[in-house]
Amino acid sequence: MTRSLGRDFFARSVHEVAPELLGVTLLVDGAGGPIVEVEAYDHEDPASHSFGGRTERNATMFGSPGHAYVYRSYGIHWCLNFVCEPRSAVLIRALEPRVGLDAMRDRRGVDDPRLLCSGPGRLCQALGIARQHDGFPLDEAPFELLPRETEPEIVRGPRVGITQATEHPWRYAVAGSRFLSRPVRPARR
DNA sequence: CCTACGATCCCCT
DNA sequence: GGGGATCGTAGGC
Repeated sequence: MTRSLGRDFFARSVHEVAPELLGVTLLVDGAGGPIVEVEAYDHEDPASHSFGGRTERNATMFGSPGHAYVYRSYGIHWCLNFVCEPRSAVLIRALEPRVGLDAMRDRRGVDDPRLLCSGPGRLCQALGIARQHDGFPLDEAPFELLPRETEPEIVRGPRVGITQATEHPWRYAVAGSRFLSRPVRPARR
């Protein structure tokens, strides 16, 4: 049997964990695929939900590493994070749909595989993630996190949709993936 | 290709 | 009472 990534993997700096999550296969009730896009939100980050201190909504970010932090976005969507060191988390923005395509298509109401999990809200809808998963341990059902077999080529750039701390290149993606929420702007040099 | 905007909930000040 | 770590659609170029 394959073992899911556990607490030890996540009990580190979010800046180490985030790029290492690319290529890791995320399954929820057997549906999902390899993660292709994430963003890091650290413990002193004005863009992080934990920045203003502990509240009802963000309580999971102040708890143990290796748990899911799920929150409501714009009143409509859900977004999934993996908690790392306390007050930090990785936002899961996109994965490549490989397993359970029919279930994902049913929940999303679209057929195009490129529109199933390409964005944090779409990904949660496709995998059936909502409020009840907040605080759940990532190494227990319905979650499975399967270690990657090879290290993908990684690109990085500014995070999406934030207004604070926009200067940090803390968005990570698999180079050349067709399943990103949007292209990563090529880095300046 | 791009930009603009409405939907709709709930947390937080 | 304000404002999102978004998405889908509409319309312009």
